[in-house]
Amino acid sequence: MEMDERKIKILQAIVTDYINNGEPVGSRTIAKKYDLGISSATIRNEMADLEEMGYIEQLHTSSGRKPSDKGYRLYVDRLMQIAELSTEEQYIIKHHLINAALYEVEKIVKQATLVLSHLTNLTSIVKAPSVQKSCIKYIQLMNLDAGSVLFVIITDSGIIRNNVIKISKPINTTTMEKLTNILNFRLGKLTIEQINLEVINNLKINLASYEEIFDGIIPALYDSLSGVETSEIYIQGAANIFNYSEYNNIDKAREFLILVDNKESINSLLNAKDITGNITIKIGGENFVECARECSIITAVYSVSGTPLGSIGVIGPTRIPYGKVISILTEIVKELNDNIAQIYDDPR
Amino acid sequence: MEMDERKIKILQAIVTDYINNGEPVGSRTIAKKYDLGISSATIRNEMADLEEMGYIEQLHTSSGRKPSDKGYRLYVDRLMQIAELSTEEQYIIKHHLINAALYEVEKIVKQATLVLSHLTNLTSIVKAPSVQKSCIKYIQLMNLDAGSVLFVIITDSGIIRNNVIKISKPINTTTMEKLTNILNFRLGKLTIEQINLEVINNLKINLASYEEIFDGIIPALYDSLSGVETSEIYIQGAANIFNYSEYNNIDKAREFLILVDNKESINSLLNAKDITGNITIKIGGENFVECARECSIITAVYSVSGTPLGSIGVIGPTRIPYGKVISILTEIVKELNDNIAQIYDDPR
DNA sequence: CGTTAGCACTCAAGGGTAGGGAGTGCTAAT
DNA sequence: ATTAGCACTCCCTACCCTTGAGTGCTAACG
Repeated sequence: MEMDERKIKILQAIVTDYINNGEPVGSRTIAKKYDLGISSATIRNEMADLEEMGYIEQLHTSSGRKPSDKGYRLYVDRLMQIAELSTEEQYIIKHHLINAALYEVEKIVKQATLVLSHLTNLTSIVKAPSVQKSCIKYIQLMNLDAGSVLFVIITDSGIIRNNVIKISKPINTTTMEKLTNILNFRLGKLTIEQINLEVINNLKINLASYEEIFDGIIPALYDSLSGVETSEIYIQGAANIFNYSEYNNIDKAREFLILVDNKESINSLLNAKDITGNITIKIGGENFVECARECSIITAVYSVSGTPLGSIGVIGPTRIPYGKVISILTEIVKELNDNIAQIYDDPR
Repeated sequence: MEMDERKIKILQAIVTDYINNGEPVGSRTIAKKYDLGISSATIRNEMADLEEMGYIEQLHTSSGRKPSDKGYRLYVDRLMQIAELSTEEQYIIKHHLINAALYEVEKIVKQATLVLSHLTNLTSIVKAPSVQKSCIKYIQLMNLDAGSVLFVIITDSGIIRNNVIKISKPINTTTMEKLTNILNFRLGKLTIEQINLEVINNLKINLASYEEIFDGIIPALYDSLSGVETSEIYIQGAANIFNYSEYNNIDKAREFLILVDNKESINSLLNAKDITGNITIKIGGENFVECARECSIITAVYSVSGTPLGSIGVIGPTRIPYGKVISILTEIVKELNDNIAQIYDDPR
């Protein structure tokens, strides 16, 4: 069986209607509301075909049809129109992201999550910039007081992390500067996850003359580096799921909220390694996390000067208003990238 | 009317039973399950009295009784027994908090939130250490590259914050050191929220000879300081609310989840300024946030060397197993305080 | 031959009713 | 003062029935 123009139009009508109303749509509804110039009986025949082809499905014999994952996929790939943003939406995005605390990537990212969830009426999920995969750009050691040293790492993606390292014996300033230099020389350009015990032990060779100091500080430094967080997951607007009637069922709602409570699941759902700037859409069963089989997830990667930093997106039922959400997400990521780039004066 | 011993016992039975089962409890149930040596008819009479006194209430004429806020309050203040922790629970608390990334207060606090929600089967809420109210202990300025300066603030409560400040004109190392010294001298011991435009302008007097540099760096510095985040709110285990049958109602569940989604509400609920170490319990209507009128909130303040850092607690229905939760929370806060103190080598 | 009107059929959802059960308050007996 | 007994209240569930939306099939139509 083939998809002719007319079947496409009917499918489009079904998807559109179902996204808007959340109720299975029947042949008569389509005949009346969408001006296809054919009768409901004809539409019925076509719908039977569409069902046979797997694009739509029925809950029970006498219900209307709703799109299947395959139907949504076709819609998303070929039929959907990207919505234009209203000037108000554009304003909100710009305004709220710029107003986020200056000079803090993570703050801006969190703010973006808030705006995204608010504008889409969905649950937004985001992976904060990952430190693990960033390259070390600059390391600084500083004496804090007799017993502790402040250790600052700045990555090429502009993330700053600091840790306080305990030492048993004070280190004088000159030595500290030397140490800082050596660390920068040896560890610069490496990603944090590349720094393992071997690398650290190699350091020891350079530091032969400072063995004592080395022994005091390096183990703590290693602990400190390997302890640098795996990137954080933020979630906002979980309660938005209640905007969708299919989640008025308590079991469904519980399942969704448990999923969203579980940072590990969300993390693996966000692991779509797609090209920066592109939007990734996972519909229903395309998600490999069991509890997310009835959800769609739309994500994008945000980045600075081409280096991906993390992902941001939304999760909701499969009947997400894709076109709308995509345009909002696109704009937010664009604004996010711009803001982050500004912080680090990234030329673009 | 007076509360005699027998009324107290009946009330205790009602509260205990309702906390365990979540269903209104009738006179016969009490007569059978709790060995009070009186008949259901007598209990019925006493219950009518207890209701008149406002300790218990009825949903409808032929339902059993459940405790009112006032009833819970009496229970919490006078009747409840603090549960002993199982060795397993103690192990989990110790183990998971120690395993949190070393040297990061916020990480440990987050981990505590996770453990708390897991052990209590409730939604845990936490206010991360507040930077605003911390005193500045140490400030450091460092040249990053030609156009930017790294600005590190360390507070007496051990929180570290850093920001990158953009400058139009490079500052040489000697000047930088002088600036650092002056900043430490003038801003040390102030809390971050005390640093306003006036204080900053006073700085200018000390820096008369560096006017040009001052103009380049100070406004950004001020932005940076005033932009230092208001303390963060973390929430974990929102889906736990579904463990309580009274939230099997979709509207109740929605209301709760919207409340928990809203960081501002949670923040104001956490604002119980109680003595460090003590547990604060707010029952139902004792909460001033409208949506939390049917919830109880149990919180504690965690601190380092006597300085309160933030609050941690749980939110749930009024029929929280108070005794259990209090002992878990107490232990977690104790462990949390110890861990934080260790990080900063606080003598205790 | 595709399209359409008509019709019988299916099924979920909603309303009404009856019965069961848990619990109460009251009364009278202990 | 306590308790047994009883009538009463009210919720909950199951059941039935009706309604309505939607389908598939068939036969007629252009």
